[in-house]
Amino acid sequence: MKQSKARKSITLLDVARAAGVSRTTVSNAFNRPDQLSPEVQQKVLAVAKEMGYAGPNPMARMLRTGQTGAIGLIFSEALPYAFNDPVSIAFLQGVSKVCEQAKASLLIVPALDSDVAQQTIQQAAVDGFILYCIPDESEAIVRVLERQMPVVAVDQPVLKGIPFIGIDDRQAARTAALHLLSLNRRDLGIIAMDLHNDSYAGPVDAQRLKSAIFRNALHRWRGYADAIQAAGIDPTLVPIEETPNSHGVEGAFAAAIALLQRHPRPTGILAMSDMLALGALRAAENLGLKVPEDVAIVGFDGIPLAAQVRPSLTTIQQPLVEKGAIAAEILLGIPNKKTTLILETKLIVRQSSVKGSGE
Amino acid sequence: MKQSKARKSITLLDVARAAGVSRTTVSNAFNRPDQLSPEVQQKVLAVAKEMGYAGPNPMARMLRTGQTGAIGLIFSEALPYAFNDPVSIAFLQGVSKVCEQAKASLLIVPALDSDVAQQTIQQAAVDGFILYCIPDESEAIVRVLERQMPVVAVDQPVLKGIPFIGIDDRQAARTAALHLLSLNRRDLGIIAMDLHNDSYAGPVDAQRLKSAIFRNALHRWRGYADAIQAAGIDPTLVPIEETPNSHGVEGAFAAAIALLQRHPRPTGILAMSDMLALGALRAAENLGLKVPEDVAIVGFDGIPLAAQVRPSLTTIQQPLVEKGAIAAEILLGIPNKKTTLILETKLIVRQSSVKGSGE
DNA sequence: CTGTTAGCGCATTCAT
DNA sequence: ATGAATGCGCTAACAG
Repeated sequence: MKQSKARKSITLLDVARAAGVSRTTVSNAFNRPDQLSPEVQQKVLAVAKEMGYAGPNPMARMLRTGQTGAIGLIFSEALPYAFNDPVSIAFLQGVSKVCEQAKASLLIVPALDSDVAQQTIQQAAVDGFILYCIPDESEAIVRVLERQMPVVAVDQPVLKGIPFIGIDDRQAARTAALHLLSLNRRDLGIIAMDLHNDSYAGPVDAQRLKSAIFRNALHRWRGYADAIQAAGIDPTLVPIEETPNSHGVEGAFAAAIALLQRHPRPTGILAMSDMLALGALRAAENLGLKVPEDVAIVGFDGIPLAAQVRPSLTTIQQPLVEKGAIAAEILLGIPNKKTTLILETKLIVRQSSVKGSGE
Repeated sequence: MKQSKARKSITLLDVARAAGVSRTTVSNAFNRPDQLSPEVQQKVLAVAKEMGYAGPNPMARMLRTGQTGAIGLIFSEALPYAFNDPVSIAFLQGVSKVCEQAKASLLIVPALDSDVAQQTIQQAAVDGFILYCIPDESEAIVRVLERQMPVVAVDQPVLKGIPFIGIDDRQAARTAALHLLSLNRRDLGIIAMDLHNDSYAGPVDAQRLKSAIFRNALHRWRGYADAIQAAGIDPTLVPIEETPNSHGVEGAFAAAIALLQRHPRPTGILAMSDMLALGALRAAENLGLKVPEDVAIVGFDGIPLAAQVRPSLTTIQQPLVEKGAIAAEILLGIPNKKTTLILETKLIVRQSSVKGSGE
């Protein structure tokens, strides 16, 4: 009957008995090599290997130490879309770089709807969370805060007591709009990314704009509006077409077509992201319009692809990778040189707004 | 002195006492709503919320149940590079889609070198692992196998007893080479991705090729060689330039330049991935060569970008996203319709090999 | 429908 | 340098 127990997983104690030492010694052999003689350690490790013991059970160890060695990452969107977006991907690169250096793992936690969020966030074995672009009223935020562990927010939400990494979206967007206006493009059109969580695609009215739950999109609009107003144009008269991230470049294409078929036809398009601008580029091409002669286009984000398309894309560059790296560093308690967590942005002028410029 | 204990984290038992019920009842309130009366559940949950109790401690729960609700994913490369590669990204999309549906989290485990691998893999709290393109002798494989939990391998390694998802790289590569040969391109050049783990960039000799540790690259070369040989050409005379994934498109650019400056200049380039082919496209442009007239280029993988560049890229399309989805389904025990795990590939002819074709 | 009991496998005192 | 004892917080049997 003893044998029937053999299928149980093998533990520290089993190894200890087999090696003729105590549990402590085996534990030390794995975790604190300096606490025992090399010979003993060798032997214990050998016995362990022979028994097929892979090392201390991670769950038990976590329970005991209260540490998991992982950080949790929560996206606002469905994961496959997040992984489809060059901006999130760049962010992930930054996070993963730091995690790798710190030997920490990265737990991607699905939080699509409130039900899933409840389960997955509650059960995530992590030492802290990164909130990436999460709308303020999201259930996920409540769940994360409940966990009472270190949290950092990227782009959204802005919560007091919680480190925030982001950019000055409004100021940056203002710069983008000023650029077009300075080129004498006064008939503008705006392509917006998600303002709400409803995957709506189409024209945006004042009400929808005012109640926007995504901070980035809202602030970028405000920045555009600042510049437009300063140019003596009524910002509320500038048409906005929204297209959800999940509709990808095709959605942006459709939005741009809608914009470019208006009368008067816009001579400048402000796209709230480079992906959207890419769609606009194609739409212009599709309509036989020349960029930038007939219509100038300015993106936002500064994804690598923006420099490679033809015409190359004028954009607001933000430090995408660095954002992820800093977030991870803060969460992992790695001292980082950055004093401010509002990162710098920069207008990069390229061919989509000024012929022959840039690469 | 009782109070000094207050800073301890609050447990199921605390909630039970405060609510005047037993631990089981509280546990049930969270995990099995059907096991107690709605009123009691409401009350318990209310008390818990009031006390700031976020739900059962995940570590303790995992230890008890033996389940983590997460799967582990291991890449061969440094994480930032993995997140830079459209092929891995597409794979991730597939994995994440299924994880999201199954409410499972995804743990990205760094396994850069053997030391890190040991630690992180040993301590990963997961229910199973996906090995993605891991060279056969990798320490990571040993560590994962030790854990004695469900494993699936994607692309590499091929291990008996372990589900494998991949494609017939050799056959697919043969098709690519046949395509160029059928267009009467007999002076070929090959751009290879990593054959070894040493980030080498430069020409590849027979020895290096023979000892390659990355299965995909090796098999793709063999496929090319099959077709080349069948065309009456000595495959060992076809120049190969290797460039590591970590060098990105720039590396491919350099490799292609090297190839295109040879005499005789290749009239066809076989790139082992679309990213490499993209570099070749730029190199040709840079040298003032016309594609496909002066040099035809064929990629591999079928990443979305391949259809969008100009000239668009002829390539071997493989079901990148589906690969990830199937791997996750198998690991999570989700019955999937696929009977075979060697997925289909398809030659997509576009402008980089046949003028005016494709999009 | 509710409460009692018994570990899950480990790291960590404190002795020796 | 090593061993014995304790409890991390929880869930699953079982008994009421």
